[in-house]
Amino acid sequence: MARRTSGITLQQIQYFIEVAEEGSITAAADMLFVAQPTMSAAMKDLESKLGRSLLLRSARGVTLTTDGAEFLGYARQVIEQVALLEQRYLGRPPSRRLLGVSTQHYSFAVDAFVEMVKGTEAAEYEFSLRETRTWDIIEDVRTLRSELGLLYRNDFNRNVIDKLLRDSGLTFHPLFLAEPHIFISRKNPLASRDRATLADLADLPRLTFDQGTNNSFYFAEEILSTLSSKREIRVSDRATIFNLMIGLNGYTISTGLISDDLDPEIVAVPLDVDEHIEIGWIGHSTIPLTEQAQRYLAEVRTVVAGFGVPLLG
Amino acid sequence: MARRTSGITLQQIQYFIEVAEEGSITAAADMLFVAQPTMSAAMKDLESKLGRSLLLRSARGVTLTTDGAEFLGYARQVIEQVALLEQRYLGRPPSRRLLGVSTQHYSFAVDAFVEMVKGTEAAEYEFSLRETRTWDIIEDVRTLRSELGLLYRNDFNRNVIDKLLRDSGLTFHPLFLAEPHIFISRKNPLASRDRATLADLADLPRLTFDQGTNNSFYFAEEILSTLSSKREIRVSDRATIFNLMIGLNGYTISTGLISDDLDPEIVAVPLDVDEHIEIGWIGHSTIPLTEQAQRYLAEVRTVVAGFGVPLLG
DNA sequence: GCCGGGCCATAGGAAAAGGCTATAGCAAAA
DNA sequence: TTTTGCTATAGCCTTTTCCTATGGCCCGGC
Repeated sequence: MARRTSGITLQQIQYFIEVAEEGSITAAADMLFVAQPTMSAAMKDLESKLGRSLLLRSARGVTLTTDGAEFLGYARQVIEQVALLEQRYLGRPPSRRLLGVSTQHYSFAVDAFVEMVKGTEAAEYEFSLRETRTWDIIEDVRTLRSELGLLYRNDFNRNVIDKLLRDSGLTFHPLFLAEPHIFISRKNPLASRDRATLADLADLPRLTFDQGTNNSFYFAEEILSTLSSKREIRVSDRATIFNLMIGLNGYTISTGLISDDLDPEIVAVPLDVDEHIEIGWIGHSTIPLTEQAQRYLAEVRTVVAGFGVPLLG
Repeated sequence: MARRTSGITLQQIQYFIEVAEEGSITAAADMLFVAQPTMSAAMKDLESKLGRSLLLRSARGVTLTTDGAEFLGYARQVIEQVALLEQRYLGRPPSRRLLGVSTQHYSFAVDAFVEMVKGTEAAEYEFSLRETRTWDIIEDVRTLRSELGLLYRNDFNRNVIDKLLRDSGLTFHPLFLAEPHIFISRKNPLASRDRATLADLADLPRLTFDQGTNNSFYFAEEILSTLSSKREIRVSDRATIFNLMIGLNGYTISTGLISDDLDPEIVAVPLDVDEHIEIGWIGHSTIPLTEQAQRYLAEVRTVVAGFGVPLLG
């Protein structure tokens, strides 16, 4: 029988550590609730598999050989990793987490989330919705903190985002194309205009979402992030950005998708630029979506379709 | 039956990794030379032990669940540690290494080593003698590269050395007390003196053993390392230090133990200071010495007794 | 100097785990 | 619809693992 595995078992390693720490086969056997001959045999088997003597037997117990002391180090490393695994998976019940979503600051993502939760039958559940920085979205999905992420991609950040996703084993799935709009206060003179141009914005404070230490242009949530602006304000909260639109007469560039129940003081005006915003979701390439995630994406499509935006895919 | 161990086996973890990488139970079974139902059962058992579903079965193979993808990370960590252990212990024959010794630069340590090897019956053997820095001696013994180390301790470095040894699980065993001597060229005017004083040395180059990056006074091989000297030369080799005694008329402070077959141009002269040099060996507290190590220490005691130095312990 | 207790090793049998073959069930591709 | 290529189940056998009982050895106490 051709075996690839070494034949050393976790149990033997655990037994050995206990024996080494107790300095006694009998004591270790007692500690681990096995018979002494079992422990004795396990040690013998381990030594024979390694082809080395690990223990010096005497009438007062056992002591480590040089090889044994060295092996103990490696053994502890292995068990440490196993302990990590076990404390993560054993003992605690399977998580009730049905879905985690990380997203850029889009109100449609929230609206869809609300609908998805409303449609959930389960008596007990655990959902999470994290509106956060672009880099953290990718990180959340990569580490499975979230099952999917929502972000935009365009010609400018495409290469950077795609490489990052590829290296993380993630895939971008386009959802829809949005036309760039500016979000401004209803009181702003531009609010009554059909369209706005970049020139119109020159003297207004530009509001952008803070991207923390990964403050590259490529991670900006807003298109045209490389254009300079005389007044620049970074915030981290969607409510805050609305406050600043009103209080400071600021603007931000986004998808224009704005739901009725949002702050009535905020309006979206199409921006005259030759750019599109491609919104999509990211997830692990090899992991199929759970049903719950599929339901969420369906809600996203429904919500977005309600704005008359052309869906992709 | 109360079991402490989780019941997860290394084999299951290895199997799971293979399944995850192949995306197929059948393929993984083939790769590892087991029957497909065996692999199927192993995965089922693993999932039941973890209380979570790791794989999504379909007619085209399996894909990971979210839990499965996360578990894969932990699983890889465990196997990585096991691989380290196996490549260290499996496949290669038990070492023929009978004894490794790390020591400060003492000719008596070499003399005893020679005698010990001469007295060895084995047709094949592997010995090592490393004359090295103080810090490396402790490190060698701690990591079991050497079974024992030889170094000196006195009132000055005692606290530092003892703490370092304690933290490493090592114990210092005194061997003997030596009187400080200076080693100088036979041509040096001091060579004919009965005793020398520190004042006599003021204008001579002081030769000390280089301690590398751990260049603390506490690790110096020579006593009185805190006294300043106008000319200071650090070397790493015992032959070199002798060359410099002759060529540069330098001196170093050591035990005075100097064997006949050493360079006849070097002489030792007692130094008038109120200090002693306590030489001892260090080893792991919990690991008993091998016979070979005991033989070496016996030779050390014999060699040293030949100089009329009072033994300790 | 002999006995008792503590320790590790061995023996033999029982239980459990893990392996195999054969086959069923199922879903996608042809 | 049929075929193909998966995974799951059933039944059986082999191997491993664990148990109890016992033996031998060394050390310390009497």
